[in-house]
Amino acid sequence: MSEKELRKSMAVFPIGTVMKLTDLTARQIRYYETKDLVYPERTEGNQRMYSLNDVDRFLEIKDWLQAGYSMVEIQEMYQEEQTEEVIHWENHDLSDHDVRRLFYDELLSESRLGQGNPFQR
DNA sequence: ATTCTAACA
DNA sequence: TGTTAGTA
Repeated sequence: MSEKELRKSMAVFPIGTVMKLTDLTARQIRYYETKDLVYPERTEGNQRMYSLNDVDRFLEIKDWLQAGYSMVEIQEMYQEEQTEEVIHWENHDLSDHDVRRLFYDELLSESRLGQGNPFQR
């Protein structure tokens, strides 16, 4: 991972700052966390700390919501992302060639599903 | 002053 | 989702 990406994933702002940056209420910000849309870190005092990537994600969520998607649909979009990451980690010991093949198979099964994808509304 | 969890006239 | 109570 590049240094830029690392910085973007550093948890540095408290919920109050995220509220100002996203125009979301603290309630919504915490609610989306229960939907596994973000995983903020916690300080010793149990206070949530968000990263630049988290802020971006909240803004994205707002866009999907305004576009008419439901919470569950949005939840599923990111759920697939997470699944890919998990596969990536679990196969950390596999060769680059094997990983590429796994992704290729993934893409194939997706195109077979064709129209049924949540991104085409 | 801020944030957190839990709960609901 | 809002809001409020009692904390840390």
